[in-house]
Amino acid sequence: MSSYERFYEVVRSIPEGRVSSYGTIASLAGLPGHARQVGYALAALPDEHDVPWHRVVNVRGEVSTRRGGHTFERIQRVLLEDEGVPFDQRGRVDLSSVGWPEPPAR
DNA sequence: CTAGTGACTGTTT
DNA sequence: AAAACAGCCACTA
Repeated sequence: MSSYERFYEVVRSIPEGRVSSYGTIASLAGLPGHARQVGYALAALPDEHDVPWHRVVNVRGEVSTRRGGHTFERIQRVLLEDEGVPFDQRGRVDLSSVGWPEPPAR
């Protein structure tokens, strides 16, 4: 089983209406310190999948910026808001209330 | 094999 | 609080 598959498994276990961070995903997958690889894995998602990638944000509660454009960022925000995840005025989610599995200490 | 790259993060300015 | 720095590590050319 590839490390990508392990990341995808963890992301699939994020409940609706909750979000997690890249670093958290890596740790839960048994690969602490591989946060960047989680982002890399999500960027390489195949066309057909059942991975709720939009529930993964960075540790600050922000939607991570892609190099290309802002298209996916807007989509991700809409998907989360549709699930009831609130964004503050700065465009960030409150990990202490919707973070999963636990609010990261910060 | 080396070098460049990136959906990251913790520490230090 | 925000930005710069510095580790991080798999993937690609």
